Amino acid sequence: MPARAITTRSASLAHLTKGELEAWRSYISTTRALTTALDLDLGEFGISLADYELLDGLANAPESRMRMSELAEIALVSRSRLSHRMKVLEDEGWVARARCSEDKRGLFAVLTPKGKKLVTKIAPHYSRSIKERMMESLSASELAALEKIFSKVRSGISNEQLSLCDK
Amino acid sequence: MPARAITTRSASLAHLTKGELEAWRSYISTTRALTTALDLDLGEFGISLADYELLDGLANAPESRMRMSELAEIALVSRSRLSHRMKVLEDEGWVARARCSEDKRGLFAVLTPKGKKLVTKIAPHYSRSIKERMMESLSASELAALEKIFSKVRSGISNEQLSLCDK
DNA sequence: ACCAAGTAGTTGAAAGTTCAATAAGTCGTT
DNA sequence: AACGACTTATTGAACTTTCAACTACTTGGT
Repeated sequence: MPARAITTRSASLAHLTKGELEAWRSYISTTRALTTALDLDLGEFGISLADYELLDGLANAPESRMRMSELAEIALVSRSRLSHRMKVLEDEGWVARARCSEDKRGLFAVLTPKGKKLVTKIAPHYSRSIKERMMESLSASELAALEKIFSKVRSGISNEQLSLCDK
Repeated sequence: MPARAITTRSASLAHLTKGELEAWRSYISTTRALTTALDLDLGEFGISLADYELLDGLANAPESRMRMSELAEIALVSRSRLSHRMKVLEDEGWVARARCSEDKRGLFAVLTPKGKKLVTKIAPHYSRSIKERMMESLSASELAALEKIFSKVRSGISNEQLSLCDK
């Protein structure tokens, strides 16, 4: 019996060890369940997770305003996607677009008073969801490990590329 | 200076401690960068990450066949989404649908020889991507922690609900 | 044997996302 | 001041996903 056949098991995932494959599957399936759950939680307030993150991003900016491209970057969405979503959020009355005088190509995305009110209302529920569905399952050291693991992985990826496509 | 104001910082994410918020952000942004990167890697072979996962799921099943609903479940997609994707994958000649004699409502999703060939070709690259972009940044203990953390979180969620909607 | 309730899978339309092309503005060079 | 190269943001079309309704079949109770 050849010794080197021991660590790999599935023909279609050859390079990964059994432990790596298990970790990967655990991570991916949980991540999907988690985002589905958060999306459902926010659904009660009539907004999707993705849209809420845009509003929250704006709410945390000085003056509740931010250049479109900056918002796209911090919310990790493509520019065209942001443009399309902004139209919807604008129709809901949560945001507005304001011309930028320093750079006439540019626009500010601005949270309206109605949008601010919505974020204020939802934010505690959003935090609560994250806390309940993820954080409360973890010990302090696991929490620290979580942060460390993903910041390490992030730097590994960033080196190569991390732009959100659309090009 | 009131002591209880210390651990929270952002008004809109009140219930989370600073550490929790940092871990959350690190996790979310890395996860997006990671899936974007994997999707780009697979793009070179003319398939998306989501579609590849369906083929890979089938490839790992006995006889390379599986009931539609079972495939939907292991691949974590809704039934209607699976139906729509199967049509596309069928048009590419990678899968076929076969009637199920035990249950006449049911169908098997089957990997065709062409589909098998594709998975065989791509699988090592897929594993390599996961390894390079995630696993190689982690120590053995971090790998173990990763698995543990997400299986814990998963059970926390499952208790409440985990069905992939579509209803 | 029949019926009600439930399950498997599909469908079309609506909603969301990506992709490539475009308009408009900036910036550095000549 | 005019050119070319780059950046900001939007657009429409193509594609993907979700949602609700539907067909066809199974199952359990009477």
